[in-house]
Amino acid sequence: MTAKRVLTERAQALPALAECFRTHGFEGASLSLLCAASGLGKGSLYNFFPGGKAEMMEAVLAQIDDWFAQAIFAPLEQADDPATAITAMMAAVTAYFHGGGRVCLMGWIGLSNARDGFAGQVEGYFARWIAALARCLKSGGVAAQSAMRHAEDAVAGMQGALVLSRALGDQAAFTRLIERLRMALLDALAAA
Amino acid sequence: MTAKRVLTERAQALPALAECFRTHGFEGASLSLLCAASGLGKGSLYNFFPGGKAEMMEAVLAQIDDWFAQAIFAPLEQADDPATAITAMMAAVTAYFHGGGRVCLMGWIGLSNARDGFAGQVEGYFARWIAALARCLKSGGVAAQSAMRHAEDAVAGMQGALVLSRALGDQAAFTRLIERLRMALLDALAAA
DNA sequence: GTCTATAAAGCGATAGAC
DNA sequence: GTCTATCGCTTTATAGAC
Repeated sequence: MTAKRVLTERAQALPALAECFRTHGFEGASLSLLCAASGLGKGSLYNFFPGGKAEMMEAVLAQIDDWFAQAIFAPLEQADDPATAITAMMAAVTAYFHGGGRVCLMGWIGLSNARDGFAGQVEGYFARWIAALARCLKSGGVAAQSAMRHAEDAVAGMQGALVLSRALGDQAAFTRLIERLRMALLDALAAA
Repeated sequence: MTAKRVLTERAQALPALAECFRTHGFEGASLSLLCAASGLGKGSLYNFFPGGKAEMMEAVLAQIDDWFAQAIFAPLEQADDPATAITAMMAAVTAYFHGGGRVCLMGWIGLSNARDGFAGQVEGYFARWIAALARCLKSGGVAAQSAMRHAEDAVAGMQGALVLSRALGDQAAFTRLIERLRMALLDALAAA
């Protein structure tokens, strides 16, 4: 018999920690909450993350970036059919953010003071997203400058949709906004 | 001689408290920070705000709502020239948010857990903004449904511009996004 | 690798002197 | 109305038993 619970890799604890950070924010997620969310004691958490909360958040953001890289960014960059790729992106984003019910940790951290400690990760995430989307539009014949504008508008628009739908307590607003962002991108492709 | 400092109205402390909340968030703004920001001792703060931090935030949000009502919402609702009113709104918004260097407290609180305590104020703020903008567009001849869509897109887009420009550490992105939002609204008016 | 116990610091909030 | 001192609690982080 091994101990009660053995996690050979700290990565197994990351999803629960991520959800705790998403729910309470960086300052609001206390170690007690993070312990409760992950089912681990403080000793175990510090064994995996000697740097404490900051190292946990760093690892969480890294995993989020990895997930987006494979599920969102790569398909955009390698798209055969740009229009289909954009529709797939919006569907994936809607699923990931639970239709507006889940916060974007990257965007949230960017607003906060804790931003300074994770600025590189946050900036890289959004820069890659915009670049991947712009590349997809260009592959569909959209002029470089126009593609960059539309990509920037769309990524900002998705963040705005998350903020607004949560503020209004209205997830249907998220769906409406995302659908109109999708149409705007498809229109840009159609006009090219 | 009176005491060192006498504030006959608690409203005089609100701007400093607001800036402290904007910088550190609700959880992050400790009483020590709020004291330092306002130049008041804890005793004085509790004299003005017996309900503590929550009452301070409530008063701050109420003052923000008042400011927007007179500086942003009312001009939109009473506009003679919708296009001019929209351009004025974007200029006022850019000034208020320091060109992307200042966070929107309403949007931020909406993302956080503290939202539950201020949901009414946050929801009211955004609902009034969207309604005022839609009304302005309608007064310019835009169809009701289209006006509502464009208003929703624009308010979400402004929040997205704040999130994205902070995340990228690039205030120029805010300026670009706001300008394109302005053009989209003017186009909607021109098409009507 | 897991846990509990503990330390030191900071938190929100209150009491009371002036 | 202002301040300082203080309460009780929670926080992050560490130490050590198992």
